Amino acid sequence: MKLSESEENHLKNIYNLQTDTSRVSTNSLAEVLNTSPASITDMLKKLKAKKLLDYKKYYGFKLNLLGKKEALKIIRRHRLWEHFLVTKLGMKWEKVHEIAEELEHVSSMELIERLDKFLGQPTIDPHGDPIPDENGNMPILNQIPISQLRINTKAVVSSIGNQTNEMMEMLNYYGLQIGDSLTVIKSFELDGSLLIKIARKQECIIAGLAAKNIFVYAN
Amino acid sequence: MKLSESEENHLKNIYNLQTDTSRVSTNSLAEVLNTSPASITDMLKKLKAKKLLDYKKYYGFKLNLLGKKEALKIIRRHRLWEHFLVTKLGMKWEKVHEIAEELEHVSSMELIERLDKFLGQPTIDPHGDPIPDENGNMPILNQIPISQLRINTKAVVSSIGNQTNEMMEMLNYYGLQIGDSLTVIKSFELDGSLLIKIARKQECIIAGLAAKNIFVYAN
DNA sequence: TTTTAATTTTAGATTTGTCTAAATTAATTT
DNA sequence: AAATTAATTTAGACAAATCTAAAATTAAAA
Repeated sequence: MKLSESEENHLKNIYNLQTDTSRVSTNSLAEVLNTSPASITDMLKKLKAKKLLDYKKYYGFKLNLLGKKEALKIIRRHRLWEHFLVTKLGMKWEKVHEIAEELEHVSSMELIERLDKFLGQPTIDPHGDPIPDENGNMPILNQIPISQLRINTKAVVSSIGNQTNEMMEMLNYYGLQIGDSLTVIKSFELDGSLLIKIARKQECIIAGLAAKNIFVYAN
Repeated sequence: MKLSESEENHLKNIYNLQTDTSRVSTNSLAEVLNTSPASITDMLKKLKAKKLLDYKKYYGFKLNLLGKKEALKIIRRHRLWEHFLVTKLGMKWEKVHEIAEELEHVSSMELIERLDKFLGQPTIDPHGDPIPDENGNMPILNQIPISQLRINTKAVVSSIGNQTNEMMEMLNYYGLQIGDSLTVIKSFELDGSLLIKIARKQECIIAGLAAKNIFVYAN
């Protein structure tokens, strides 16, 4: 299916907003795409006509199977390029997103599959997100406690091991949630506590015991 | 200067058509870009407004200094990507042009300069064309067609002048590629055709017209 | 040097993706 | 359950990049 750059951007962002259960609202998509709700409605009609979308006027929308497949192709391309930019060109992982936003629209199949091989068929991108395979399947990611995470490697919180009240209260206090990105800045040998930075938040110290119970996706 | 993809394509093709002396005609540009002459005129107005073009109604046009600089940026990106696709991803050099046509429009300066370093700052692309440096200077390559090559002098194929399908097919048939070494064994005065020997391959006869379009490095 | 032919430009239309403002529908509150 | 508010859609407009057909200009030929 041949899609315009704009269509691809809409698909990708619908994918990121929707969950298994929930539909996406016009306003929320307009917000992330930085356009007007009216423009979103226009595009929804087009994507529905292309049979990529389950859309009912006034009741939100979500990708159907075909739409999801197309979205995953774009996400695959984006994450493979991010991986390339970091591991081959040595760019900082905070800076690669913007460039990958452009590269992801170059759609040659052969290019992407060769790039994949060249990178060693990675399953996780520099931001800790999984890279779908060429059939659109998201890899099942191994999880490790942040106590085993390499210093300065960004990772996404996947689960909490010991979900006691105390633990949850502490996480809440730090504002740490499943899905957050974090980086371990320093490990204190003395007691195993970690200095971490949660994306877009302040740095904080996590006690050694807690650190063994906060899991992140690992490759 | 921020240029649209279409503006970039126009600039690049004007650059390829113009020579030091000659101006470019509306029809010839329309032909290579596969659009109508009317569309070319529209675009010329836009490029002139952006001060990239020396354009006089009915009397053709050519890039000015700024236009040439912008064109060379695009050509640099194109040729670096071609180099990447061949040397890093292992693609055939006949197939990389189309993909590079898309990649060349990704304009991040940092991306291109890092790619350049990653590739070892190459000066020629897989088709044997020179790669402009980051200031837009073309490396000077001494090339001559094999029709001018001294008999029994070994030389390395640097580029192909007339990259038509027919020409490429013929080269493919002979197994002749950029980078191959060859020697001219005999020149037939009659029609300018040449008996050549490609290193580690059989001898073959190249027609006179083809011989004018196969370039080698001369010292 | 007229006339004819070729080239180029203009005029007006179309498509894509966007916008604002107004109208419609759904959700919430009293 | 009616009224208010919020979300969404429609209507109509616009810019970019293209097109076709017609007009204007230059170049070539008789």
